[in-house]
Amino acid sequence: MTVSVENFVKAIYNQSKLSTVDTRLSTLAGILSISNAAATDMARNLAAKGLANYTKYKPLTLTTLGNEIALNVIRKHRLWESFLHKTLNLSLHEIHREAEQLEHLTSDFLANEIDKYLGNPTTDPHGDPIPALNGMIETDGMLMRLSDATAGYMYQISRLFSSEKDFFDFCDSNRITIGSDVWVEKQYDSRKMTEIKIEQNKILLNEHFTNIIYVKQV
Amino acid sequence: MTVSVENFVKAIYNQSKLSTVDTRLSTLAGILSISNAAATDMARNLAAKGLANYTKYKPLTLTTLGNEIALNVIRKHRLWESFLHKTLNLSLHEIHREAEQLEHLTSDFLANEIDKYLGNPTTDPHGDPIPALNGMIETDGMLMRLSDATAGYMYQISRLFSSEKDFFDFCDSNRITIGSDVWVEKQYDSRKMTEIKIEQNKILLNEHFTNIIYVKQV
DNA sequence: TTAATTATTTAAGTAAGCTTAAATTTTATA
DNA sequence: TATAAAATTTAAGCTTACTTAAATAATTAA
Repeated sequence: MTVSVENFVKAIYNQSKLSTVDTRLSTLAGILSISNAAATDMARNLAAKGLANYTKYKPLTLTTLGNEIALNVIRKHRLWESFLHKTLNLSLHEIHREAEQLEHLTSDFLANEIDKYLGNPTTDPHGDPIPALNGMIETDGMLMRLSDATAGYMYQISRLFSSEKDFFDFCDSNRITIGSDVWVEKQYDSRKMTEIKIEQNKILLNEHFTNIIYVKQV
Repeated sequence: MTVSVENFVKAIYNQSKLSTVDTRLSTLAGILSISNAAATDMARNLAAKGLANYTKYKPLTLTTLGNEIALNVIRKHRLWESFLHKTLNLSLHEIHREAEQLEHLTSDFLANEIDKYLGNPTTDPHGDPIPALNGMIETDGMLMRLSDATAGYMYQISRLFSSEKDFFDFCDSNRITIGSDVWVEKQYDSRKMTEIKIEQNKILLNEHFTNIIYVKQV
């Protein structure tokens, strides 16, 4: 598998896991910063390799094999993030940026050694689940989006699902870190905003952020 | 720089450092397992990029810039070897195999973080010198090939300069490890063989091995 | 339901990095 | 030093992964 193929398959996987399941070629092309024509090429390419189901003018879906490959790349990505966080103490954004590259040239052997070293973790430092060797992925059923949390309750921040530096910088400067407690003050449902209190600081978050911050009740 | 370009430049560098300086295109093609025609293509490519000096039918040499790029890749390679050895305790062959891939997708930032973590080491677990950021490479003037050692003296094994599994397996099973002492029993100069004693075991080595085992007198 | 808009595909072309086969140059040898 | 052998280059072609521009299909809105 080439870097391009791996990234394409990963993009399909990620899109298919979002609430807005959108695996249209133009969307994928946008994510990967390539032209629509290139995405069409790649769709045919993946179909020929048996990684995706492709019908002209239809959204792409992964085959079982395509899914396995996506999970394997994501596994390597998240193991690298965990490893670099633990050993080099890099930030959430830095580990993502480096793992994004390393994931493509990592042997299964090395991934397993890292996994052993870390004690077979189930989540990475962002709280994202790490797929097991067999493709199993453990998702905590208690997790919900901060946008779905109920006002007047205490939650624990459990997942920061993003790859954007801006978001992580915001989290850093507002003490939004995995494991810390957050009080949900008020849900402005109509405005899609959430007011939270974290370490005495009141913060008003819009949906862009409350959709990628996952919490669980404590 | 692409993986192909990096590997080509690295191959030129490595060849130019051997006693048998041989940077002919056919030799490089052989090392990289590509056709001579592909090597010619690449020679022109490198010349156009300002990385190599190329005259038709002549051996390739690196420009200053080409040298810097080779050293930067080698630096990343050896930092990875050191890092994987320290953290995951991988074998000499395993660290080489993995570093061979990782070196190409490693940012300067990450290399520097690994360097800091390791305490700015000057050699990797094979005893190979790690080039500094500025391209400086510290070579121990005391080092010599085992083939050049004098019979009747004690030496310390200081460098195992190879990337072949067979060689490392041989070293493992004969207690030939960096830092261990070796007694040079006899030099069979005409046969290009060396008899050594290591932990009571007598071993007869041919030039294939005595040229890549470096020692220094104790 | 037709027209306009948007999405997608097709067509043609580029660049990198390869291949094999043929031509040419260099080197070694008789 | 002529010639045979070896090394190198050129030529033609392939694949992957892209591009832009034009054509076509699907969707949306009047």
